[in-house]
Amino acid sequence: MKLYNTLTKKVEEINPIAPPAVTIYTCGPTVYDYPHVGNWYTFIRYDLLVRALKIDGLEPKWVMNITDVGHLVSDADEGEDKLEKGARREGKTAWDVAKFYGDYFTEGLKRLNFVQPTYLPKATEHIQEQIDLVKTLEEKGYTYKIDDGIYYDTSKFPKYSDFAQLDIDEQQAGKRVSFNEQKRNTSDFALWKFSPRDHQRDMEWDSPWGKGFPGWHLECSAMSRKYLGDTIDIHSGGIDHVPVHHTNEIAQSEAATGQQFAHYWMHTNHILVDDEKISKSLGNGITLEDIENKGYSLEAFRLHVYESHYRSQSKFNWESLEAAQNRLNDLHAAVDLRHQTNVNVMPDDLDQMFKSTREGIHKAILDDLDTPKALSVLSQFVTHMLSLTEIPGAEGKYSDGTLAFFDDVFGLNLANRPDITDDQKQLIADREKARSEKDWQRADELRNALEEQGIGLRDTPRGAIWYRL
RNA sequence: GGCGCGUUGGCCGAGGAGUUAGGCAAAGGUCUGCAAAACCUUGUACACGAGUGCGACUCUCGUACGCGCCUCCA
Repeated sequence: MKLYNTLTKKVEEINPIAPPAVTIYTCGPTVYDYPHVGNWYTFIRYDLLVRALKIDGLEPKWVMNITDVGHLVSDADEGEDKLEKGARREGKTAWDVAKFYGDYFTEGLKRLNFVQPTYLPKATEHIQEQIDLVKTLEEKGYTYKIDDGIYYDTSKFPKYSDFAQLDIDEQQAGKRVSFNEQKRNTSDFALWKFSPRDHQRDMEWDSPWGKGFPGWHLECSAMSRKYLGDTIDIHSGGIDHVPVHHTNEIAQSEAATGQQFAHYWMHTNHILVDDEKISKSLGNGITLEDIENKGYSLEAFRLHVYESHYRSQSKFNWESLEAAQNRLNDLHAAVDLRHQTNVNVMPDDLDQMFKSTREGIHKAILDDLDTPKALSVLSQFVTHMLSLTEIPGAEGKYSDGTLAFFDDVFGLNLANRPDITDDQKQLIADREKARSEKDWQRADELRNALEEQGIGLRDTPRGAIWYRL
């Protein structure tokens, strides 16, 4: 498959180091609060990447970390740890906060029907690996100590600014970020932070340099190495990570191992809500609960994510989610035809249509995850199916694996949608009988009864076709 | 202040120099016992100005507006 590689700025064919295995590391959430739709947007896109690699015949080994310590509120390497801040807000310990939101996140992966990552390592459970990595960097002469921690000397890593094409000096011109005056270079970052002298942190560990906690870039380097080795195939993350977090990861990992850290870098663009970036201060952090409370399904949300390309900045609003929900309902109606038994004639040309649909989607997804194109193909399929008045009896042509393929790609749970109950089928049969006897009152009663159960009917020349309301 | 990106019909959103993206919504129509659903049709979209092309919404330059990054961020 092809993917845009931030490293080379080109769309490239993915060639794993040891096919069919392909290793993927994804920068996961910092678990100090509820994730918002923007967070889920990006994670769904990494899930899609894994799905795409699978349908391309590869066997993904996917690591997504859970950051449960170490992110400071600002990157000035000062200030409060997010976990500690969240804990103070909620009157809990940082450990409680991490546990609560960590569990919430992994539960969310299930609710959104994610492919289960091979590993979901937590930063707090890999402190030793992180300390070891700092030791290695220390031995190789990349570190120095100042009063608040051990720092990475970016001037020792000549390629530092290459990845993000940073112009460090230029960037300094207008920015006003305070930083520790003892730092040798403004781009230097903390590997190990010392605990403050005046109070005890909820989360702190002993280390060769003193009690403290790991810097926030360290965990990704340490854990990707542990689970996936010195060089990984694909590293994914939000576009905002390019200039700082990923740049620092590369600096740490490549300095420590002497090997290239990742061959392919996938970055997802952000979504805007009300034409603005999502942030806490704007109060536009919509959650999964908000979506469900408004009557939309999480599958509709997933479909909505696919409606734009991962590399373009896209918009989220309720109207477009409504559109996705309607689109999903049509898709469900088309898929539910597999259970309809009122007629049993199947046009022969459907085989070809199913095949070309699968091929069209396959091609689009493997072409840099072109989901808008894939959905376009899928919609043509839906229109075709819904325009049929002669539909497959029972499993019909749907048993050819098309629905399973859709699920493999999109994760929308189409193949396992249940049939209606026997009682409901009887109601439909009774109504058909009433209609044939021109007992319209009886027919309408039965139709209303079905509607109350969430079943709608389309009367076609060949009989009634049901759909879920 | 520095760097970069974008501006597509009511909304979302692809695309690419000359051929319908797609979806949602809307209007008209077909079908129907009535509905509903479905299907069909329709809308003269490409911010503005100039330039280069036989031809530009698609390339170039400029203008306006918006956005992102440079600060934690998905």
